[in-house]
Amino acid sequence: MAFQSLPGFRDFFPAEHAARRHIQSAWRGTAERYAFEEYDGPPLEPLELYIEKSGQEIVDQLYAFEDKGGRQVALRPEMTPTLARMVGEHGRALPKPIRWFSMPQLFRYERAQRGRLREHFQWNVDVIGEPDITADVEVLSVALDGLTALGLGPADVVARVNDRRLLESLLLGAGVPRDRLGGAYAAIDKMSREDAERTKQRLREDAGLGPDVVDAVLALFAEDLAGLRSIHGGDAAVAAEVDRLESYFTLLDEMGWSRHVEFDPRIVRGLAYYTGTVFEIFDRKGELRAICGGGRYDDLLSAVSDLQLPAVGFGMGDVVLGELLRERGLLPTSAPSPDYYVVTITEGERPLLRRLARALRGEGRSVSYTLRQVGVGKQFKDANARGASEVIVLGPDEVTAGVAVVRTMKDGTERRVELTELGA
RNA sequence: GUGGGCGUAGCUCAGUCGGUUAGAGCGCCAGGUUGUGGCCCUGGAGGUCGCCGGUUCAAUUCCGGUCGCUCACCCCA
Repeated sequence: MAFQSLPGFRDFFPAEHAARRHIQSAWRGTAERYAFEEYDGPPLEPLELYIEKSGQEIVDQLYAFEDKGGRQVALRPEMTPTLARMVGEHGRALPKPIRWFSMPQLFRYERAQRGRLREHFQWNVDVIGEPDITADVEVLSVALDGLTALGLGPADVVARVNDRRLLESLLLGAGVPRDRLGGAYAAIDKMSREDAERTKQRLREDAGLGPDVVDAVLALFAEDLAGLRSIHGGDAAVAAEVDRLESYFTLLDEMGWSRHVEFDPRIVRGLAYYTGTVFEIFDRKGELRAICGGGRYDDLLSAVSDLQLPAVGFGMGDVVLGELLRERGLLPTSAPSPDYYVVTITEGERPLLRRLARALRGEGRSVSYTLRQVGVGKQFKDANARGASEVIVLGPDEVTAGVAVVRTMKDGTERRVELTELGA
């Protein structure tokens, strides 16, 4: 009886692990170029941390159980509550704004399907302690540069952005009662995936809006930012929010992202704690689920700690992103190959092989060889199979002369190199 | 949770209108090749044909169930 991995969980064989590492290296490198610091927290947290902080959707899909001490615990389904807790603990002592990132493995209990597993790695980047829109810009810029580092440009991906404060002012202006906003958000969030009739139905039945209010709400989504200003600009609350979003776009443009970002009032995000700007990044063809989602959550820290700090951040998962990159041929398909492969003609050169290999490794080069002395042809076959760039041949003749033959595998050229030059 | 598709070698898949010993390509191992890889040639290992039951002289094949994978729906980090 052979074992299998659990449904929705992945094995990372060397080729797949190389792909994962490629993605994570790009994430880490990008975050560090933006001078963000890496942190991590426990994969297991008190269940309570997620109840009513993350939204019902996430709570329903928690990997939760009771531990041997009788505690209700959950595998983390997202990183933000952990981040909020950690910042709440030591945030007072940290210079503001806090610029942190993490690449946690997250879990959720749900039927696995394309682009959606029970486990994934998610790049989280957050700016905490800065209410200004410049922080929102910084965060979205990191996300887009992460994708850029992986070879995805404006022809491949697009960030659709919105602001819940704008949406709120528009909905209130359209006659939606304040206590029905949540239901309206849920219906709007689904708009781009459903037909107009279904949306209407949701606004009426789920959000409990009257027919004229529903029509007023639907009319909002026919407009771009300028249209919203000219029609609803008389509403001071709307005008202020349009101003803010416009400056958001201006700053993004200054950073060079004008071709990557679009206004989309239907972007709401499912999570309960977003309070301001929200965005999602999609593949341009619209074939896949969202690659990345984020936004501003100014009240979450006060909900899980006694600190009150505004915050903005995003999460980008490796699953959908990996699918897109694989489609575009932007992922490595094999593990890294050795720089050198050492071949010995006879057993007599093995002591030299061991010394030479260690010396080269001491200089940071990767070195492989057959562990036992076998035929020279076999050693070369193995060097080839493992993709070695260069083979160092040690034979009695060369060793006597204090040299080695170095063969470049891709074109078969050989040259003689002094052993001392190789570090042996 | 609902519905569809698929389970044959490590991988991708043929095949069997029910019949003796189940195949290919790739991969792996060995040899051709004891001072030179890729290409080529030869040989080899590797299968309870997902599992359980039924029908039958005979089931990998037909039927029922079950488990698993997968896609879609629901929902959405």
